[in-house]
Amino acid sequence: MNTFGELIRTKREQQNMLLRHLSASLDMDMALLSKIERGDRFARIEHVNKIAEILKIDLQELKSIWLADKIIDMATKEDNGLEILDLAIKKVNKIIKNKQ
Amino acid sequence: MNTFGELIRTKREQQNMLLRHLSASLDMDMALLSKIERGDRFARIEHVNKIAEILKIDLQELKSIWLADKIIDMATKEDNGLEILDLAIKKVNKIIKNKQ
DNA sequence: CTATATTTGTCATTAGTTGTCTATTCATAT
DNA sequence: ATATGAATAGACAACTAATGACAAATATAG
Repeated sequence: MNTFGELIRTKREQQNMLLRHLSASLDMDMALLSKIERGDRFARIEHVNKIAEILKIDLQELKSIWLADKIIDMATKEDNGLEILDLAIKKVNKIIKNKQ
Repeated sequence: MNTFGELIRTKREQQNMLLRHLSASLDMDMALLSKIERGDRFARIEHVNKIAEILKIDLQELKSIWLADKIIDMATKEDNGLEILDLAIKKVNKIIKNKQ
Protein backbone atom coordinates (compact mmCIF):
# COMPACT_ATOMS: atom_id res chain seq x y z
CA MET A 1 0.00 0.00 0.00
CA ASN A 2 2.59 2.49 -1.13
CA THR A 3 0.86 4.82 -3.48
CA PHE A 4 -1.72 7.53 -3.16
CA GLY A 5 -4.19 5.66 -5.31
CA GLU A 6 -3.83 2.43 -3.41
CA LEU A 7 -4.29 4.19 -0.12
CA ILE A 8 -7.45 6.00 -1.01
CA ARG A 9 -8.95 3.01 -2.71
CA THR A 10 -8.36 0.95 0.39
CA LYS A 11 -9.81 3.59 2.65
CA ARG A 12 -12.79 4.11 0.41
CA GLU A 13 -13.57 0.42 0.32
CA GLN A 14 -13.15 0.11 4.07
CA GLN A 15 -15.90 2.66 4.37
CA ASN A 16 -18.12 0.92 1.85
CA MET A 17 -18.14 3.84 -0.48
CA LEU A 18 -18.47 3.43 -4.20
CA LEU A 19 -16.47 5.47 -6.67
CA ARG A 20 -19.76 7.11 -7.46
CA HIS A 21 -20.21 8.21 -3.87
CA LEU A 22 -16.75 9.56 -3.40
CA SER A 23 -16.65 11.23 -6.78
CA ALA A 24 -19.95 12.92 -6.01
CA SER A 25 -18.65 14.19 -2.68
CA LEU A 26 -15.62 15.50 -4.44
CA ASP A 27 -17.61 16.89 -7.33
CA MET A 28 -15.34 14.99 -9.65
CA ASP A 29 -15.94 12.84 -12.68
CA MET A 30 -16.04 9.22 -11.60
CA ALA A 31 -13.78 8.21 -14.45
CA LEU A 32 -11.16 10.62 -13.29
CA LEU A 33 -11.28 9.34 -9.76
CA SER A 34 -10.95 5.83 -11.07
CA LYS A 35 -7.79 6.85 -12.90
CA ILE A 36 -6.42 8.54 -9.83
CA GLU A 37 -6.96 5.43 -7.74
CA ARG A 38 -5.28 3.34 -10.35
CA GLY A 39 -2.34 5.70 -10.61
CA ASP A 40 -3.02 6.87 -14.16
CA ARG A 41 -3.58 10.45 -13.08
CA PHE A 42 -2.64 12.72 -10.25
CA ALA A 43 -5.19 14.38 -8.08
CA ARG A 44 -4.76 18.06 -7.71
CA ILE A 45 -3.96 19.38 -4.33
CA GLU A 46 -7.44 20.74 -3.63
CA HIS A 47 -8.76 17.26 -4.17
CA VAL A 48 -6.14 15.82 -1.87
CA ASN A 49 -7.42 18.08 0.87
CA LYS A 50 -11.01 17.09 0.30
CA ILE A 51 -10.19 13.41 0.09
CA ALA A 52 -8.34 13.52 3.39
CA GLU A 53 -11.34 15.12 4.97
CA ILE A 54 -13.93 12.78 3.54
CA LEU A 55 -11.99 9.58 4.08
CA LYS A 56 -10.60 10.78 7.40
CA ILE A 57 -6.97 10.38 6.48
CA ASP A 58 -4.29 12.45 8.18
CA LEU A 59 -3.63 15.32 5.84
CA GLN A 60 0.14 15.44 6.25
CA GLU A 61 0.31 11.73 5.64
CA LEU A 62 -1.81 11.90 2.52
CA LYS A 63 -0.01 14.88 1.12
CA SER A 64 3.33 13.26 1.65
CA ILE A 65 2.27 10.15 -0.22
CA TRP A 66 0.94 12.30 -2.99
CA LEU A 67 4.20 14.21 -3.14
CA ALA A 68 6.22 11.01 -3.08
CA ASP A 69 4.28 9.78 -6.10
CA LYS A 70 4.94 13.02 -7.92
CA ILE A 71 8.63 12.93 -7.14
CA ILE A 72 8.97 9.41 -8.43
CA ASP A 73 6.97 10.26 -11.51
CA MET A 74 9.17 13.23 -12.22
CA ALA A 75 12.34 11.24 -11.77
CA THR A 76 11.34 8.27 -13.84
CA LYS A 77 10.80 10.44 -16.88
CA GLU A 78 14.57 10.45 -17.28
CA ASP A 79 16.98 7.67 -18.11
CA ASN A 80 18.56 6.36 -14.93
CA GLY A 81 15.84 8.19 -13.13
CA LEU A 82 16.07 6.29 -9.90
CA GLU A 83 19.81 6.61 -9.69
CA ILE A 84 19.59 10.34 -10.30
CA LEU A 85 16.76 10.59 -7.83
CA ASP A 86 18.87 8.96 -5.20
CA LEU A 87 21.55 11.61 -5.67
CA ALA A 88 18.97 14.35 -5.82
CA ILE A 89 17.44 13.28 -2.53
CA LYS A 90 20.81 13.56 -0.84
CA LYS A 91 21.10 17.11 -2.08
CA VAL A 92 17.57 17.94 -1.06
CA ASN A 93 18.23 16.66 2.42
CA LYS A 94 21.25 18.90 2.76
CA ILE A 95 19.27 21.89 1.63
CA ILE A 96 16.39 21.10 3.94
CA LYS A 97 18.76 20.82 6.88
CA ASN A 98 20.01 24.32 6.25
CA LYS A 99 16.56 25.79 5.84
CA GLN A 100 14.93 24.26 8.91
CA MET B 1 26.74 26.41 -4.34
CA ASN B 2 23.66 24.34 -3.94
CA THR B 3 21.46 25.09 -6.88
CA PHE B 4 21.57 24.38 -10.56
CA GLY B 5 21.78 28.04 -11.41
CA GLU B 6 24.60 28.74 -9.01
CA LEU B 7 26.57 25.79 -10.30
CA ILE B 8 26.36 26.67 -13.94
CA ARG B 9 27.06 30.31 -13.32
CA THR B 10 30.17 29.40 -11.39
CA LYS B 11 31.33 27.01 -14.06
CA ARG B 12 30.61 29.47 -16.81
CA GLU B 13 32.57 32.20 -15.12
CA GLN B 14 35.45 29.88 -14.39
CA GLN B 15 35.67 29.37 -18.12
CA ASN B 16 35.46 33.07 -18.87
CA MET B 17 32.30 32.71 -20.84
CA LEU B 18 29.74 35.44 -20.99
CA LEU B 19 26.03 34.76 -20.84
CA ARG B 20 26.03 35.78 -24.46
CA HIS B 21 28.53 33.08 -25.36
CA LEU B 22 26.83 30.30 -23.52
CA SER B 23 23.38 31.28 -24.65
CA ALA B 24 24.60 31.29 -28.24
CA SER B 25 26.08 27.81 -27.86
CA LEU B 26 22.81 26.67 -26.42
CA ASP B 27 20.78 28.51 -29.01
CA MET B 28 18.89 30.11 -26.18
CA ASP B 29 17.80 33.64 -25.47
CA MET B 30 20.30 35.31 -23.16
CA ALA B 31 17.55 36.62 -20.94
CA LEU B 32 16.27 33.14 -20.40
CA LEU B 33 19.66 31.81 -19.49
CA SER B 34 20.08 34.66 -17.08
CA LYS B 35 16.84 33.68 -15.41
CA ILE B 36 17.89 30.08 -15.21
CA GLU B 37 21.16 30.99 -13.56
CA ARG B 38 19.33 33.16 -11.09
CA GLY B 39 16.82 30.47 -10.29
CA ASP B 40 13.81 32.25 -11.76
CA ARG B 41 13.24 29.56 -14.37
CA PHE B 42 14.04 25.93 -14.88
CA ALA B 43 16.05 24.73 -17.80
CA ARG B 44 14.42 21.98 -19.73
CA ILE B 45 16.14 18.67 -19.77
CA GLU B 46 17.51 19.00 -23.30
CA HIS B 47 19.27 22.13 -22.18
CA VAL B 48 20.62 20.40 -19.11
CA ASN B 49 22.26 17.88 -21.38
CA LYS B 50 23.78 20.53 -23.58
CA ILE B 51 24.97 22.60 -20.65
CA ALA B 52 26.73 19.62 -19.12
CA GLU B 53 28.49 19.01 -22.37
CA ILE B 54 29.55 22.60 -23.00
CA LEU B 55 30.60 23.36 -19.46
CA LYS B 56 32.07 19.90 -18.94
CA ILE B 57 30.00 19.04 -15.92
CA ASP B 58 29.24 15.44 -15.04
CA LEU B 59 25.82 14.77 -16.44
CA GLN B 60 24.51 12.68 -13.54
CA GLU B 61 25.66 15.33 -11.15
CA LEU B 62 24.04 18.14 -13.06
CA LYS B 63 20.81 16.28 -13.58
CA SER B 64 20.58 15.42 -9.93
CA ILE B 65 21.00 19.05 -8.92
CA TRP B 66 18.39 20.03 -11.45
CA LEU B 67 16.03 17.41 -10.09
CA ALA B 68 16.72 18.47 -6.52
CA ASP B 69 15.72 22.02 -7.43
CA LYS B 70 12.54 20.77 -9.02
CA ILE B 71 11.65 18.66 -6.03
CA ILE B 72 12.12 21.54 -3.64
CA ASP B 73 10.16 23.82 -5.90
CA MET B 74 7.31 21.36 -6.06
CA ALA B 75 7.28 20.87 -2.31
CA THR B 76 7.43 24.52 -1.35
CA LYS B 77 4.29 25.27 -3.27
CA GLU B 78 2.39 23.75 -0.35
CA ASP B 79 2.04 24.93 3.21
CA ASN B 80 4.48 23.07 5.43
CA GLY B 81 6.16 22.05 2.24
CA LEU B 82 9.47 21.14 3.78
CA GLU B 83 7.92 19.08 6.51
CA ILE B 84 5.82 17.19 4.01
CA LEU B 85 8.82 16.81 1.75
CA ASP B 86 10.74 15.25 4.57
CA LEU B 87 8.03 12.62 4.99
CA ALA B 88 7.73 12.15 1.25
CA ILE B 89 11.44 11.50 0.90
CA LYS B 90 11.23 8.73 3.45
CA LYS B 91 8.51 7.11 1.42
CA VAL B 92 10.40 7.57 -1.81
CA ASN B 93 13.45 5.92 -0.32
CA LYS B 94 11.43 2.92 0.67
CA ILE B 95 10.00 2.61 -2.79
CA ILE B 96 13.37 3.01 -4.43
CA LYS B 97 14.83 0.30 -2.26
CA ASN B 98 12.20 -2.14 -3.47
CA LYS B 99 12.64 -1.23 -7.10
CA GLN B 100 16.44 -1.35 -7.27
C1' DC C 1 -29.62 -11.31 -19.84
C1' DT C 2 -29.78 -7.10 -17.03
C1' DA C 3 -28.22 -3.93 -13.94
C1' DT C 4 -24.60 -1.74 -11.52
C1' DA C 5 -19.72 -0.61 -11.00
C1' DT C 6 -15.58 0.39 -12.89
C1' DT C 7 -12.30 1.25 -16.52
C1' DT C 8 -10.58 2.88 -21.01
C1' DG C 9 -10.00 5.93 -24.82
C1' DT C 10 -10.41 10.27 -26.89
C1' DC C 11 -10.70 14.85 -27.23
C1' DA C 12 -11.58 19.59 -25.28
C1' DT C 13 -10.26 22.77 -21.89
C1' DT C 14 -7.41 24.86 -18.77
C1' DA C 15 -3.25 25.72 -16.44
C1' DG C 16 1.52 26.05 -16.30
C1' DT C 17 6.02 26.56 -18.44
C1' DT C 18 9.29 28.22 -21.53
C1' DG C 19 10.62 31.52 -25.08
C1' DT C 20 10.93 36.18 -27.13
C1' DC C 21 11.27 40.94 -27.23
C1' DT C 22 12.03 45.50 -25.31
C1' DA C 23 13.48 48.30 -21.92
C1' DT C 24 16.04 49.09 -17.92
C1' DT C 25 19.82 48.63 -14.67
C1' DC C 26 24.56 47.93 -13.47
C1' DA C 27 29.40 48.30 -13.96
C1' DT C 28 33.45 50.11 -16.10
C1' DA C 29 36.14 52.94 -18.84
C1' DT C 30 36.91 57.33 -21.14
C1' DA D 1 28.78 62.84 -17.55
C1' DT D 2 28.09 59.54 -20.95
C1' DA D 3 29.15 55.69 -23.87
C1' DT D 4 29.70 50.86 -23.99
C1' DG D 5 29.01 46.09 -22.97
C1' DA D 6 26.81 42.84 -19.83
C1' DA D 7 23.14 41.27 -17.24
C1' DT D 8 18.42 41.56 -15.52
C1' DA D 9 13.39 42.53 -15.42
C1' DG D 10 8.83 42.66 -17.12
C1' DA D 11 5.18 41.66 -20.16
C1' DC D 12 3.21 38.75 -23.01
C1' DA D 13 3.23 35.19 -26.87
C1' DA D 14 3.82 30.41 -27.94
C1' DC D 15 4.00 26.00 -26.58
C1' DT D 16 3.45 21.90 -23.61
C1' DA D 17 1.44 19.31 -20.25
C1' DA D 18 -2.23 18.30 -17.01
C1' DT D 19 -6.89 17.85 -15.97
C1' DG D 20 -11.76 17.36 -17.06
C1' DA D 21 -15.70 15.52 -19.57
C1' DC D 22 -18.03 12.35 -22.17
C1' DA D 23 -19.09 8.09 -24.57
C1' DA D 24 -18.13 3.51 -25.02
C1' DA D 25 -16.29 -0.77 -23.30
C1' DT D 26 -15.49 -4.16 -19.83
C1' DA D 27 -16.35 -6.58 -15.60
C1' DT D 28 -19.08 -8.52 -11.84
C1' DA D 29 -23.13 -9.99 -9.51
C1' DG D 30 -27.75 -11.43 -9.42
